Amino acid sequence: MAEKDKGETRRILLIEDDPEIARLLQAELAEAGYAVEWASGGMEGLVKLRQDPPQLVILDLGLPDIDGAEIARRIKQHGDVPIIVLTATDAVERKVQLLLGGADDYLTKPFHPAELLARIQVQFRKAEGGEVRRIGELQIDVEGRRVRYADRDVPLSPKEFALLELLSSRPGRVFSRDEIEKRVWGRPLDSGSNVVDVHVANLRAKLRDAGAFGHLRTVRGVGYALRQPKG
Amino acid sequence: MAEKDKGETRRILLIEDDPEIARLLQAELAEAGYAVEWASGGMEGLVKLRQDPPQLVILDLGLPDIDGAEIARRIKQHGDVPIIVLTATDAVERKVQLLLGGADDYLTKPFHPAELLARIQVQFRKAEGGEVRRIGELQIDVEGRRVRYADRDVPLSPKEFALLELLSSRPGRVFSRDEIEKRVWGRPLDSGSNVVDVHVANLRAKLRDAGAFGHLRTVRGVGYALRQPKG
DNA sequence: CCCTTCATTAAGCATCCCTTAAGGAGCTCC
DNA sequence: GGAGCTCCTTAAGGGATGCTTAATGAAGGG
Repeated sequence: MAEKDKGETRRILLIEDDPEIARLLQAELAEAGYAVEWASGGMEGLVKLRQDPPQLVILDLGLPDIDGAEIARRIKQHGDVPIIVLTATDAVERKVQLLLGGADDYLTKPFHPAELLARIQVQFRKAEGGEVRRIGELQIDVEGRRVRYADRDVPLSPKEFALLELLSSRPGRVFSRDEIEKRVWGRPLDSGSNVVDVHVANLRAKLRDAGAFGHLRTVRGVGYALRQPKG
Repeated sequence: MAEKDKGETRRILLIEDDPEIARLLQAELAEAGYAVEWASGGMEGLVKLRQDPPQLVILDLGLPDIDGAEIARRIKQHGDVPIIVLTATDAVERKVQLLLGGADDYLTKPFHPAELLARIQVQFRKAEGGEVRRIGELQIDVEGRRVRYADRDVPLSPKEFALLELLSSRPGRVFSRDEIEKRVWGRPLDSGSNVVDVHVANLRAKLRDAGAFGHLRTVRGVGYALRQPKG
């Protein structure tokens, strides 16, 4: 279940075709306290990404099966997991193409492990975001697990809060049912279940009781989004 | 330009003591469409940061008055403006120290201007979130699944949106019926069906209601395309 | 051991919109 | 200028989708 992330081990997906390098990197990362999943190819990486979404992806280029840029694109399409690209080449066009295409950082080999670790921390620092999110009059205290609207307390159940926390992580963005199920329930729910609908309805009702109307937008055929203050 | 906040020029604060390098960088950034404010020293930079907060700071180390790391720290303390650090040295400890201390990215000289520009875009992408495509007055928020024309909302059905998203992914390019069917419906439709036509017609009608005329071009015997603003 | 809270299921209902089909309009080549 | 396409328009049926409500059961605290 979606517990607070603070004390939890962070999971990193390492996509790297060279077993030797993979072993070394995995050792480094494990020593730094990360849980590392290794995929030896792009397709395998995408599968593992889907099965058990990590908090960060390290992607070594020069993969045998698919083009690296294509993988980066598909990873980003799937969710908003940060991607750090490693590469042996130094070609600027390649760098630029990847950075613009979705990669969040880029390291050229050889690099010092400490730098990689530092850049990983930078990515995680961003992902943590602020303690209190503000969307209009709505305040979401992520660590305190409290929600307020116009300085009134909005008491939420665990699932309701997890749902709102997810949606508020990127206001305006539409989260698909699939994504919601995986990130709030931790697994895809039985097809045909309307649990998500019901919880959205309950959340809406509680927000309404607090005076907040129309914050949750339904996107037919896709999922839900939290309305942005500006449009 | 009569655009809204999202399309506005982004302001970058460049802290760089070498006037020659500053001039070059400023030219590069200006050409890329950024408004650049130049500070020749750390203290001056902090003052300008306070007066007129930029969306990003580029910080060249080896400054005369204060230590760079100290400046980075104080910039971050002031707000959460992204910082990209430039430096001549290659010392790993320095890099690590700065990245952990608040810097969001780090480039070692000499670097290619295109890479700097790409990394700037990465920072902005994080700050702003999703991609918004603009074709003339038409705005397509892909992640938010919203379409606006001249700041008016254009409510679309799922298929209509998928269609417009596809066409807008490459404005001006003609998409064949076959391609449209595969990418919007996921499979080739029965030959003889006019489903695509109908949805194009409905899409046109909704755009027309919002005041947008002639955006969807029919290419007889082939398919459809989204008209480009200038070409 | 009871009582509260919460997650889940299921059924009824309202709405949306995808598809189908048919007739008309427009283009192209003779 | 007409034949034969291709494309546009329209409207209606029926299926899909989401909302609401209420009942059931599980979990946890007093």
